[in-house]
Amino acid sequence: MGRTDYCGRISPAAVGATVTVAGWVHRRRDHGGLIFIDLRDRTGLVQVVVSPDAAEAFATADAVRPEWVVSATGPVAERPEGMANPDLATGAVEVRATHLTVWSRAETPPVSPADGAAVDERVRLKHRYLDLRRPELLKNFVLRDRVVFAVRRWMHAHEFLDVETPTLGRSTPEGARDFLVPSRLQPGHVYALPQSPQVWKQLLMVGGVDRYYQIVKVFRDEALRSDRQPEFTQIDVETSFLSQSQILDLMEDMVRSVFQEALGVTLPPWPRLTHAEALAQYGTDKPDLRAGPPLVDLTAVGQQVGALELPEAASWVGIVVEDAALSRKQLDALVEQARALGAPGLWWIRRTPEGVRTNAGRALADGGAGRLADAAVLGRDGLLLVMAGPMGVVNRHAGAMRLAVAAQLGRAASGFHFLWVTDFPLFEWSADEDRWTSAHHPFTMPNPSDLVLLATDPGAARSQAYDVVLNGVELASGSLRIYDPDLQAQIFSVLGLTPAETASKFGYLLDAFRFGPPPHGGIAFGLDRLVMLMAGAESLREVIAFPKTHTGSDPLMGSPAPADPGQWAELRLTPWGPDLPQRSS
RNA sequence: GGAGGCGUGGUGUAGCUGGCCUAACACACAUGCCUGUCACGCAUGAGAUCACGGGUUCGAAUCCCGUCGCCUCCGCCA
Repeated sequence: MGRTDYCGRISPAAVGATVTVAGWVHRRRDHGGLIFIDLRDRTGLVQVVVSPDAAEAFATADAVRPEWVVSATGPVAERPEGMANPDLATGAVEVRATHLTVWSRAETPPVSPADGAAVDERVRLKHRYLDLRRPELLKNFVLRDRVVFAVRRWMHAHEFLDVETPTLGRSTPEGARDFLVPSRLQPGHVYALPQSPQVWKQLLMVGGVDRYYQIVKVFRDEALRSDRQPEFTQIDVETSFLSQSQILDLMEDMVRSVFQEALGVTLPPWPRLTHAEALAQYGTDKPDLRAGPPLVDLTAVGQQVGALELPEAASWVGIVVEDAALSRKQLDALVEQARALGAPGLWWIRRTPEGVRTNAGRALADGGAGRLADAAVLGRDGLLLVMAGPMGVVNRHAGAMRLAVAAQLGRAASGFHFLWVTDFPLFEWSADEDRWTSAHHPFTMPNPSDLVLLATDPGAARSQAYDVVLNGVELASGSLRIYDPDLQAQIFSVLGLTPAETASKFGYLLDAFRFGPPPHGGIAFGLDRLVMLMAGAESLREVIAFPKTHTGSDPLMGSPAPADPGQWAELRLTPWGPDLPQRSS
């Protein structure tokens, strides 16, 4: 074999040298008396020219087809006058092959790495190895490697220890549905794959590790989306003896260093918003800061000018869009979208040289539209969207409309806009289960000043939990943890876990906390999402080498697959159910 | 658990208000010609039981029902 150089790295400096390049035939252009082969490897393309002077190589080049694996040996030459290709990194040079060797042939590929055309997802996944040859896809994995390397470099420099935790663990209540693994040695018992190494990393803190991180696969058996896979990778972090603001500063520094190293992008400091502020200003706990200014609270003026249709509206919210060139048709579409969200409606108010124009009509008192525009400090040619209704719900709807307007305007496209969201509520009420559930997870430390609320008003208690949000996507989530067994028991009790259940399911953790647990806290980043956003990709599938489909299957290996009767027997299990799924292919 | 979209040669699509479809177009593929192309060009050709099953009809890619698969969204995802 004996490759000497990567295709994409042949440069004018190599002119005159004899090289051997190897890879896949990207394209072949046969001129009868002269054959050009674009040869592709991980680094890119280089043009190989084969002339009839090299008779044997020429005969080989004549037979070669796309995606065959070949190597070419010959001198690097500058291309003739006027023949350079400025669109190709190696476009100034070419390899004049004296020898050409075929190492593998290829059938006509169902996914053409040279075309890069949109191909059906199941075809791409079934032949993922062909899809991966596409330079557009491969570059995502180059980036992913750079990100992981930058993370590890930073972690090592800051004395974080990479400690592995088990993949076979124990199912816990709360949170996502677990993937279960039946035990053969202990029939009827199961392991659970981790939703996160949460408890393990807390036990590592009790074990004195002090600073832990792990780039680790985690598993959640929930419905999938373009940004959710059943197994995904976290950058999992835990520290001892640090305050919340120290942890936030550290993690922000880590991400900043990763962006600098992997992407050459310098991030500004991240804004910090409390959960309550995020809801008030953006109507969501994961604001997209690219989508224009915050919402404006118009409740005071709104209640004065009144809405004949909504006399009892407790909350009025405005979305200010400066310089909005939206047509009447687009405005109508926005009103429709608002209705689709379940909002009673949407009023637009526009300042024009001729005065204020609005679709609110007689719903507002005379001059009401103008007063709302004044209150929102609406500039010339500005557009104000107003929504009114019950407290809370209005903000959520307005937050969604804020994004809809940005999408309509084609804004919110570029840049990396991070922020911290802090002070999440400790609990959320689950109507389904008729009980309090943890907003983050049951080990989250309450805000010390809200401890009294645990017994009286759990819904009002804030936690010391925080999220990292990037461009409207939840990228990381973390908290300070409880390390007092009594407090932990109190939280379990609010969650409706009986002492017996607690002892059975979390006894090991409460035990550990009896032996000197340090104050600790941490965070977990979604690595796949991070790389997806850094790569500008639309789906997690673009940054995972062998992803699952929307229904959790892998068309390449054909998983999940039925188990043999013998395998079921060993596990002492029987597939059960009215009708097990039929398979078509 | 729910809603929507899609499934036609290797790939991407058209056809889908039933008969003109013996299924069209582009790319890819095969054969031939061509010594400076780079999405090379030119000519000729092969390749599809229209996802699967059932139904309606004289007649189904087209209409109806079901199944499977893929995508997107809501619920869900501590």
